Order: sequence, then C-alpha cells, then structure tokens
Amino acid sequence: MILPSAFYQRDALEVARDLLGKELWRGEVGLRITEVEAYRGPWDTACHTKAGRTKRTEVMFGEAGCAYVYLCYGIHHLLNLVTRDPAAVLIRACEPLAGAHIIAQRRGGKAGPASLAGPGKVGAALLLDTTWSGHRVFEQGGLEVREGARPETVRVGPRVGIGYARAEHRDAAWRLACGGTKWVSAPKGLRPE
DNA sequence: AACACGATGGACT
DNA sequence: GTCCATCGTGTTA
Repeated sequence: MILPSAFYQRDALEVARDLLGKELWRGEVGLRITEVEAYRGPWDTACHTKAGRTKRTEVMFGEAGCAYVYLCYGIHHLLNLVTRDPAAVLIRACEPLAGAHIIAQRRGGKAGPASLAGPGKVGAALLLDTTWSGHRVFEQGGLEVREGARPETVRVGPRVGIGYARAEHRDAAWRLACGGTKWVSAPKGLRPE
C-alpha cells in the first residue's frame, strides 16, 4: 500500500516520526526506514530552503511527497522526502527487506548494519542520483514509499553534520530512529524519548 | 571568474 | 583518531 500524498502535507517533524518503519521500494529492492532527520522549513537554519528558491532546492517548493535528491560532498546522493512549509525529511538509514544480493552488489559486497547506516549508503543502495529529484514517491513505479509497521520504541537526538546551524536548531532532537535495531547510524548520539 | 565548503564515507594510523 | 575524494552550489568580486 503506497502512502498517499496527504501523508506528506504536514510538519516535517511529524512526517519524520511517521516515516519510521515505512518501506522504500525500487524494483526488487525493499528497505525499511530506520532513521530520519526533519529539516523543518526556511526558518530552520539547517534546512536547504533557508537560502530561498534555487535550481537545486526547487522541488522542495513544489509538491509534497516528491523526492529531493542532492549531491553531498561531490560524491553521495542523499534522499529526502518533501513535506509542506517547504521542508523535507532526510532518510539516514534503513534495514533490508528484499533484494539483499542487489544491495550488497551496489554496496561493494558489504552487508550488515554498517552497509545501510548513513544517508549516502541509502542513496547508493537505491541507485539514486539527482535525476530522481522531483520523483513522486506516492505514485506507482520507480521509487515508492509504502505502508509498514511502526516501531515499538523511538530514539531521538540532534541532527548530524549541521554544526553551522543556530544553536537552537543545531541542538534540537530532530533526528529520530527506530529502537531495537542495529541498522542505525551514529547510535551514540541517540537517547530514549 | 574565482572561491570556499558541505545534511559523508572509506581508507588508513 | 586522521585524512581526503570530488563537484554542485552559493557567495563574493
């Protein structure tokens, strides 16, 4: 069951929480979302929409439920899902549901939690690049986000790699992860709610 | 036109 | 722990 576009028409923090446990599918590859970060809008000094509308961030000012994929450090393609405001949720880690052999191939033969814990690794496992930016994940075909079981517990902590943001945004616990799984990046920064 | 740097990850000491 | 690949983007001139 694909999540409807209305799912994304909310505050990015709410969407982020509800994305935990949901499923990402592209062809034979299925991933369960285990870790996310909310980038909540232009007022959030860590959110890419803070600089206004640009060619790169254009899709975030458009339709909620679209993918926002951008190149980070010239190497990694990071997957976000556009919400309202305009804002987005970064997918930081997943655990495999299907297509393990394809994932391992795309990840240089690696397996285990370290192979999918980190946003660049998720992008690699799904073979994403910037041409996927703007793709509607609420429609059938290509990359889809489907219903999935909510986690029993949730862990929270500050977002990773945004030391440049204002302190109130930098320190806010807007990184969320499923409890009870090893498929999470930088678990040291997380605590129970 | 030039420049600094980033929502990272992998190799290495 | 350190180093650094690699390039699009935003800023400054």
